[in-house]
Amino acid sequence: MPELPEVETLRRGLAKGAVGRRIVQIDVAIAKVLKGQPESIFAERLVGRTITDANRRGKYLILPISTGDEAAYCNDAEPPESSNAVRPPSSVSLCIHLKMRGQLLLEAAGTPFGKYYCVGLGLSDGFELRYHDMWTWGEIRALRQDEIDSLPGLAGMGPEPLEPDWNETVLQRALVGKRTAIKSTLLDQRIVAGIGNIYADEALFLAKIDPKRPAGELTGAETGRLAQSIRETLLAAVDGGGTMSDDYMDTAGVAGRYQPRVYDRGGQACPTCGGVLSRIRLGGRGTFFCGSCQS
DNA sequence: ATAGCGCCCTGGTGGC
DNA sequence: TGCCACCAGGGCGCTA
Repeated sequence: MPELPEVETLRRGLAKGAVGRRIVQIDVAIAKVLKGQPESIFAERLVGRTITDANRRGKYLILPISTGDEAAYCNDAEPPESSNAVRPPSSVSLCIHLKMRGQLLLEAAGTPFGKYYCVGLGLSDGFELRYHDMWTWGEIRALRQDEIDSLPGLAGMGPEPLEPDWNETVLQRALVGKRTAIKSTLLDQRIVAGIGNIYADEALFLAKIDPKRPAGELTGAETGRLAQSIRETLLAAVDGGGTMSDDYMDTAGVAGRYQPRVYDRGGQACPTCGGVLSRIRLGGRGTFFCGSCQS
């Protein structure tokens, strides 16, 4: 369930609480979330190195890790001349996708482990970056740049909707000829990055568009409203630190404050017209909308 | 090419 | 009250 606003909130927490810290040790309690990466490689690429930045791409968190060469330079006045020629340092990043139930927390070492604790990174300031995942669907790995570039999800990922160059023209081009329902199309990360079930429903409600409409049949005016609504919705949710939900908290354990207008509100009153909000299944996903406002 | 489905997993829920 | 079948869902891989 963490979508762009939740992941962005986590990114900001990490920028404050993890960037600049050295990883002094790792602990892998549930190896499954390494998604096949050997624990030895995970450790080798992280321990003793520094988290140098906190980036987000769609719903991925990407934390660049120092090469480790700086330690050699500190200890030895004279680094080997040939080192550059032989092998440029391969850049590594900590790559995290929370999928449905992943959580990232920065907790003081010694804080009792949560029930779904999977992986912990001990940091040089005495805190631990802890990955929790009730369903173990998520993933946390230390990947080289070439490995990141070949991740299918990242390689084909569409544009970031909060970047200044994303607009209705870009969206319109991506929707041309699509006969899939617009709701399902918005969930396709190749069309726009970072939108999940909550914000797809929220943006379509704000734009007054029926989620079942074939994506390629939206009028120019509707696509314009949709692009605007996507940005407004995501910005409001980022501003609120993510959606209020039992399943989501930021790196400090604080819940989100954004309250969806229609998501998970089937049977309740439409905040615009007072009619009853509908709940249907669309492309296998629970979909909430107002049949009166969105037609 | 593309759409639809099953899979991964476990807590919560509704029915009996 | 207790048990159990069933449901939710992001992204990937397979099938038609």
